[in-house]
Amino acid sequence: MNSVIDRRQDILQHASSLLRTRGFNAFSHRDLAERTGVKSSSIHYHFPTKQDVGIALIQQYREDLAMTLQSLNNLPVSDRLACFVAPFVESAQSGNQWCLAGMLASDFNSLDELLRYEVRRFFDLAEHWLADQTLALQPELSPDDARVRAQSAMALLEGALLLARAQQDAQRMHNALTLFYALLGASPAKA
Amino acid sequence: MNSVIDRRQDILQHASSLLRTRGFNAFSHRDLAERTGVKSSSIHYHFPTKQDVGIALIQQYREDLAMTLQSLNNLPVSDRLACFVAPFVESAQSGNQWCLAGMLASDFNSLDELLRYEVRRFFDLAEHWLADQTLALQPELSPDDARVRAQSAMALLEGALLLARAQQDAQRMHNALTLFYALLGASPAKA
DNA sequence: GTCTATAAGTAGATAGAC
DNA sequence: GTCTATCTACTTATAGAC
Repeated sequence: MNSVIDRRQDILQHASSLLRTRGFNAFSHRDLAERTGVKSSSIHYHFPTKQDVGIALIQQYREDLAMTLQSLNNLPVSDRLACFVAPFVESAQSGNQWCLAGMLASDFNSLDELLRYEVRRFFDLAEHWLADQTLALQPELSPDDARVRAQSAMALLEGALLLARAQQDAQRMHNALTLFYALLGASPAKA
Repeated sequence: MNSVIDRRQDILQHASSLLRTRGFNAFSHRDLAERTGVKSSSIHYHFPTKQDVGIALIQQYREDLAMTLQSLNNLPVSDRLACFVAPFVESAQSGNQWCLAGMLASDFNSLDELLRYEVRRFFDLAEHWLADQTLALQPELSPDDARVRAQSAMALLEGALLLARAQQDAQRMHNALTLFYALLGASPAKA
């Protein structure tokens, strides 16, 4: 039993922070080694390549989201949406981290195919779930319209957090959320 | 007189393409040298540091936008907006480049302060202009409301292009534009 | 699992000849 | 202005001892 219960998880935690702060091509094994307190060769033991780190990060990000979304089934739809957007609000307030999937999407053309696939998978999950919530709130919409609204809503969240960070203005995220809720048909249940 | 009229401009052209495709930390002087056909030391002659390349790119991007916007004064507002979004539509269709300013915003925390300042300046220009157009279309809005709508509209454009590229789905940009126009109060003058 | 040691390649950048 | 040559530092990654 180590002082760190799970070193692999510890590495991923720091890698997530570095990725969301700087981007995939702006942190190194050295950065990870310094923060975790192990040597870079030990990082390679847990994750043979840097792409493996990225893949583990986005897979865990998607699995965490999937579990969270499943746990929301018993809540009203507007409460579910509030839980969905909560991490975006927190990031906007903390001020220097973007969404993990958004950051990988921005680095898309420098990623290996498997990593690209996992990024697409994350957004597929988020957008399909958002489309389902939209249909629940606005049953009069066609499934296609609900999907289109969900995709624009997701784009709005990513863009708002990107610009809130650059402009150091968390209010932008709150303003975007008003539009986000309106687009999906939720009453202004602002957090 | 060289075969290349303006080498500095030639370097910036290739740098813009590399930046918008891969991101600021995913291209090197070597990449630039290969594409321009000069040695990397010559790149350094024109731009002493890589940050200088970034600064020249975003400054030119902003100046080009400022000139374009000024040239639109005699057009109906909906036509001005169509010109504003045209580069986003083109990027979505070409499929592998993001917005230059959006990419630098994603790399924000790995940039020097002067480069960060120029990124903020670009978005200030774009958003102020969009707010002005919104007020022209919807005079009943308060300046604050117009500003909020303009900021969300800009976030939507950036996010939509980001996800259109990752999902290889140019239709997302067109769908986002419908919302973009509605938000600013323009009739559905879709391109 | 973690370490030391090391590798081959790349990064941004500079000196000085032409 | 562009070149060759070079530099230091950093990158990802591996071999092998403990």
